[in-house]
Amino acid sequence: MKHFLQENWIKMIKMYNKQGSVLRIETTINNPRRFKVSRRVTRQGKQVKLWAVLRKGIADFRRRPEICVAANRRYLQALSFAVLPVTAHRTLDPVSQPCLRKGRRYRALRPISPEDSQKLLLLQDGRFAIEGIRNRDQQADWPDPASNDPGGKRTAGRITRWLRLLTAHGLLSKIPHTQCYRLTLKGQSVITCALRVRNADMKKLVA
DNA sequence: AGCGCGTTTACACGCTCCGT
DNA sequence: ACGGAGCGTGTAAACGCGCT
Repeated sequence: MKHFLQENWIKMIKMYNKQGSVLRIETTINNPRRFKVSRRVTRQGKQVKLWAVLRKGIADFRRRPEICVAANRRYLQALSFAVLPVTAHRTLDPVSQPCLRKGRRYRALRPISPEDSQKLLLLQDGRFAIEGIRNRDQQADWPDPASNDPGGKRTAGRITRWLRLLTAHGLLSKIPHTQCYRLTLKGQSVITCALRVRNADMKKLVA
């Protein structure tokens, strides 16, 4: 299985041998420019340390395994939630209440409603383990695009509000100095539980 | 380094629901 | 019927990332 984020991808490989099977996760970076490295650069004649674009040569070679290992870890973490031991109501009840963050009120989530669960499931895509969740990466698959929206601004606004709502509930965390969000452990477990409850409901309906 | 434009924020407005 | 709370949406403006 392979998840693409533009030129970069994360790949899951299952290897078989006589003892059993081994799962290997692999991250491939073809376009390093999408990542950052902390290094000294010259700005207006002065040496300053900042998060600069990752270069293609060997200069930033040390940073590459760090990025790949972090991506692999996030991906494995997401996989591990497929067998959550806790009961669903313990996970879903807290986020099904409105919450307050920085003096602002945020509505309750409805993780098992068709509207919210569809949007939550978008976040489970393995490609977001590579470098996080961006507004623009959500737009193509967004289930509720605004009508008469030539620049896509209204849809982007809807997605922003959705991401902010999830951040307020602790399902996402914003990566500082970027327009990227990352799924938290709480977010992983809420999505997994929501999916499990929804599938159980579907089975009941079919039965 | 500068600039374009995507993203975020703040505000106003309308709709729905609920209690009185 | 009325008012308030809660929520979602559109829009303009500010912000700042990222492309050249």
